[in-house]
This record gives sequence, structure tokens and C-alpha cells, in this order.
Amino acid sequence: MKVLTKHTDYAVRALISLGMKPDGWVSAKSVSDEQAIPYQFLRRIFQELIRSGLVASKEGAGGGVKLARDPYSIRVKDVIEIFQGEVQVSECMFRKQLCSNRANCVLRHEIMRIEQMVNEEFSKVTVGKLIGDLKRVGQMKNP
Amino acid sequence: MKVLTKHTDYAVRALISLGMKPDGWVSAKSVSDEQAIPYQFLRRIFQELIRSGLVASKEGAGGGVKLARDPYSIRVKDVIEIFQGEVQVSECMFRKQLCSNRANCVLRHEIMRIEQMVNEEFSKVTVGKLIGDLKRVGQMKNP
DNA sequence: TTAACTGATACTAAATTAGTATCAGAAAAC
DNA sequence: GTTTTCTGATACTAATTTAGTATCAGTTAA
Repeated sequence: MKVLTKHTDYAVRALISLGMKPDGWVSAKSVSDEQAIPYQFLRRIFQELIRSGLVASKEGAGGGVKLARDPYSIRVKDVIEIFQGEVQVSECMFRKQLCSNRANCVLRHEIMRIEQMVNEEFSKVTVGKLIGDLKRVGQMKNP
Repeated sequence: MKVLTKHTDYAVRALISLGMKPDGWVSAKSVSDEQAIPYQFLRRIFQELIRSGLVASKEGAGGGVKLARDPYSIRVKDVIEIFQGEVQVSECMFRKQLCSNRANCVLRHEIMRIEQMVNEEFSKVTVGKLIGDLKRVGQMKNP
């Protein structure tokens, strides 16, 4: 069971990459090269991130992208929701077939509890925190 | 982001259904009808559960399936692993590209921590527990 | 011997994920 | 003022996973 898709994976890595170069515009091409992410794929990922307000862009030569917000305000949870939708443990288990009373269903609470916990965990991890960790350990491949 | 697939969803519901009728063999057909799970799909799900040792089967008329183990020993985590493989947050994020030293990577620990937490949560939920909850609330549709 | 079952396996369809390609237009550089 | 470097938008294909169907063989009880 793979929780995160390539979209999310690449997006987080791209955001970290941007967050480590806070001055000026960075081209999608350079991020693509640095992180070994297919260029056209990354372009579309950036477009989503721009639409969602996490990234700002500037057209034309000398343009590019950069973080639009404080790295510590960008949570992995936000990125997941952009590319994979809200975290849902199961669309229907214990909801359609088994429960007649959704509001008070004990099982639903069980499932919701796990959903909430997963969400909380992914909320705790921010791009800023990841950059901090990376700098502390000094393991970023191409800084 | 949907964490559980239909395979897992149906399997858990089928296991609950079996767990609520502990005496004798139950046909796949009756579980299919009761839980509104497509018959042939459910057949294949049972075959997996049988191979994995969670369910026992008996061929021929009067045969069918039943739980092979104590319902409290069957964890949702086990079912997930049968149909969706091990819980993995991300195959490669921070593993291939960013980390030069896997063993000591702080980020890897971050991800691993979430993986472990998810696994623990799904381990806490057993078929027996779910049946207990259901009985307590009396909300199983077709008991 | 027939009806009710599982065992095994091959197959199709739909949805999601991953990746590519192309054209238009903006801005800087020359 | 044209060329180069960039994003905006969008259409497209390929691969993989998920979901579901169909069929035949063999077993057991009535």
C-alpha cells in the first residue's frame, strides 16, 4: 500500500528545493534537473501548486517559480490534498452497508479516529521542518 | 486519497459476517447476498483469505467458509497486507534522491514514524473488536 | 445422479497514475 | 525588434492498479 503518489512525492521535493533557495525565481527546468523529476510532469505539478497558492510564478526569461508562503506554513497534508484529495480511510466501509445510523456509529468513529490521526501526522510535517532537518543533517544531494 | 481498496473493504466486512456466525459453514453466496458484494469478486477474496490462513473452507454441498482463527487475532492490518501489501508512506521520497545515508537519515525517520503509527492503529482494530462494537450498538443491517 | 458448493484461472472493463507533447504568450537580453 | 528563456494552458498516450466477470473442474451431501 503506497500512501503517497509521485505527484505528491515530487511536489514535496520540489517545494523543499524552492525553500532552500529563497532568493529570486527558480526555473522549473533547474528543479527538474536537480531533483531528477521529468520536466513536463514537474511543470504540471508546479501549475497545480501555483493555482493552490503555495507557489508564485513569473513568466518570461529570468522568470520562474518560488515559494509563495512561509515554508513552515506549507504542510505535507496540504500537498496531499491538492494531488490526492482528502485522506479517507475507506469510502464506504461501515458507512453504507453496515451502519443504519451514521451519526452515532461506533465503527465510523473508529475509522474516523484513524483518519484524523493520519491527518494530524501529515499536518505536523511542514516543508520548513523538512528543510530544517535536511540542513541539520547535511544530506541534501544537490543543495 | 482512499487508503483502503474494495478488496480490503469487502474482506473485512466478509470476515465480520463470518465472525457473527461462528457455527458451521457459510456459503460465499450467502455472504455475497447479505453484504451486497459481487459474488465472483467475493469468491476470489475468500480464496486469498483461505490461502492466508484467516479463513477455512469445505468443498461440496453443505460446505462453505468460516473463520479459521479467533476473530480477535485477525487484525485489519493483516487484511490490508494481504490485498494491498505493506503500508508504505512513500516508495522513494527522501530515500533515493535526497538521502545519501539511508541508515541515519532524519527524514527517513520522520516518514517511518508515520508508517509505524498507521500500522499500529490498523493493528489495534481486529475483526473481533469490530463485531463487539457492532453488537453493542446493534447496527448491523442484516445480522 | 443431481444440486450446492469451493478451487483454479483466464479474461475484460474502468479508473487512476505517470508521463509526453505542443502551442501560445510574456519578459529579459542581445 | 528578434531571439531566447521562461510560464500558461491543454490535449494526448502509456502503464499500472483496481474492480468485476466468466468458466470449467472437482468435491460432497442429499
